[in-house]
Amino acid sequence: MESNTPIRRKVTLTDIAASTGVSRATVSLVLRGSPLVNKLTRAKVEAELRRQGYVYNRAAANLRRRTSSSIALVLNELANPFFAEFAAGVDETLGEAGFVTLLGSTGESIEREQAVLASLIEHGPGGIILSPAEGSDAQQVLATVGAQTPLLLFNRELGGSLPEFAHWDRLMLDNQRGARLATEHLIAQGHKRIAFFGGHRDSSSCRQRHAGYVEAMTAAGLSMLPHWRVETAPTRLDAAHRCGELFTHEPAPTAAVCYNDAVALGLMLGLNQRGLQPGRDFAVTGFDDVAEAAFSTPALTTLATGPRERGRQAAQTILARLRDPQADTNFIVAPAQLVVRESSAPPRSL
Amino acid sequence: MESNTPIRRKVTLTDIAASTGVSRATVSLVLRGSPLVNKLTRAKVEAELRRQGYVYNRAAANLRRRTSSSIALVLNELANPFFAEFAAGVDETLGEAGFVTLLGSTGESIEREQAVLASLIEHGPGGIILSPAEGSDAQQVLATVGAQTPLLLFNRELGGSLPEFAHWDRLMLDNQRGARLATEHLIAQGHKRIAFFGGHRDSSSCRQRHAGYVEAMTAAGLSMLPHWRVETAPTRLDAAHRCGELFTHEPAPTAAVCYNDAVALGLMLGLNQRGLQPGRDFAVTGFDDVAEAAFSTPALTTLATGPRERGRQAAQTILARLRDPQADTNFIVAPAQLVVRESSAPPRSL
DNA sequence: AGCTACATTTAGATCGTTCCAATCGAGACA
DNA sequence: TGTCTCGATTGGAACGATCTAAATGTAGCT
Repeated sequence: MESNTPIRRKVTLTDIAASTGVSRATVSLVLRGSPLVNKLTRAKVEAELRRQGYVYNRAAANLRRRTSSSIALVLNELANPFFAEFAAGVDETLGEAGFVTLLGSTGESIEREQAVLASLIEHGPGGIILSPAEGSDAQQVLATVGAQTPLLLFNRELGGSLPEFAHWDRLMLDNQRGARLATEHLIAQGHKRIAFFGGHRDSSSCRQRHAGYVEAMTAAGLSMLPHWRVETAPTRLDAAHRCGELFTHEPAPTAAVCYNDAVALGLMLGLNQRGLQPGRDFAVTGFDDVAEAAFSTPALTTLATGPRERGRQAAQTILARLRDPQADTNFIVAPAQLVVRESSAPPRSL
Repeated sequence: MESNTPIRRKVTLTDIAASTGVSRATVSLVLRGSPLVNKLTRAKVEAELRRQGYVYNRAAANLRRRTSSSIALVLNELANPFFAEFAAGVDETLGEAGFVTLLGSTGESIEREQAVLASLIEHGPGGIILSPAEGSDAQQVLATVGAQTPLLLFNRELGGSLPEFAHWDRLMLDNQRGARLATEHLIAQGHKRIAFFGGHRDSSSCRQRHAGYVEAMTAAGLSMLPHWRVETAPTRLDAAHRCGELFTHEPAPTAAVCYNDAVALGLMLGLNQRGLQPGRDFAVTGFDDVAEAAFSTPALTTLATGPRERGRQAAQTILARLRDPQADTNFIVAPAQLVVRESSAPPRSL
């Protein structure tokens, strides 16, 4: 039987129409489950669709209907578990809505971000979810994606200013409040000499978290010494190396609010190497609640941001934007939730 | 100026043709950098393209040319750092080749896998990279993706048998050899009573790793006791819980080859809780070399599989397949490299 | 029979691009 | 002048779907 030959050209709607003796239009109606078509015709056509192994060509349909069934997801660092979780959440929700995720990873490079955006936009996504690379600029992004395609900014703000007509939605984490909560928690535990450890000053999220720390310290009337602010790469390794800098001058801190979990885990490593037991001799908090945080020794007090849930939220927001392009722009600030574990015990002296 | 109005309908090749006074065909030639067009016309058209902010509609082009510029990437668990790295590698290489990644995450559910594949295939990807969900079946996958679209199987084999005409490429990890290396390493360290810890018997990768362990043990003339084989969920938590089962009977093992890093880290946690210091009182090896392995205490001896590099390799393989659909099917087994760290010290008694 | 109402079907244009074959203009050559 | 090349350009069909407006057939009613 020729019909069983495994290798054959793609079967189209026209093929089905021809072999059932109805018009292309009718087959199209069947495909879309229209109530207009007669029961018998529908059955006949559907049988033929199955028999020939027809697969719908969504690209052709989208062309004609001038619609899109995809959303671009552009991430500065997919390999980071936080973003991987986020991506999983995005894809989950988009999938449920019948959309497909166009992935792009920029590796924190502005040039690659431009290239990736330019390439993705040619595939005509209905919208874009962008977690920009550090230092990415609003004007540039606008120039390559244009003003037609809705964009949702995640996690970071763009540099430069945006023309007022480009109303982009934003979904940010409440970095400042999160760091404030952590600091307040340490203060409540009885700590008075609290450091802010890790991260780079030119990262917007680091600045926000530091601001939250300052806010809490100031409100509690506590002072902050210069050597209590240590900058590091946001990695475990660099954090471990720089641990010593906290103890170069007197008085040494008894606790540290860390930029994120990676840094916090690195700091705990460094403390161990100096003979200090984190969670007993020195309190530590992180940010992100990565999977590891619950399993480290001691378990890490940190701020949960629910990356998967944020992904779902991002997807829902951009889908809502597609439904109503004229609606007011969203500016969502997702709260970070303090998860208290063992690494943030009261100071030794108490 | 109307031309500066930010919101306007998409500008097409026809618009450019109209306002430069050349035909659509010529504009198309310019877009594709054909040497046929005159220098002056090219310059004129290119200027107009920029002026109107034209963006290429790749979907329309693909429709006409009957080509594709996307590859579907379907992963059983995107949130797992191993697969996130893999995805980053895939996307990197595909991007360089001008392809776009269609992402699909199945969350280890066969039903979702079917749905995701069905949805992605409608977008007409040139090929599919699939890391199947546990228990996924060849016949079913074939039924939904058809025989036209090349498929590359990654990481796991499919259940059931495949009709001979569907020649799918495969990229697998050398699980057996990896586990054998780890076991041999422990034996060389002087261990004689070595357990195989973690994983489920119905996972193909677990079976392969166990086989490698058995191979090394048998070759060394070492015997294996039943209670030295403990099954767990492939998670840290379950591994930590089940640690005790290794010590229910005499003689207890002095070392364990673990299914993967998560399990190994969990086992180390469990050992600590029993007052045994991993790397001194008991040797442990993992599999995967997750970021954390290098930083745990003690640092974990494990097998590096280079997920990012595997991603690049998978992308290259499927791209090669697109170029030559008739070429022999690839069956690549990527080696796993033993990374010796502190967790695999010689036994206490030596 | 003539008319309307209703359910079902359909021809043909269309989306934005590419491909093919044909055309055009200008210079070369006999 | 007429024919031939050759470089540059182009009209129109095509890709696989959808949409619109119109056609078709059947039945009911007067």
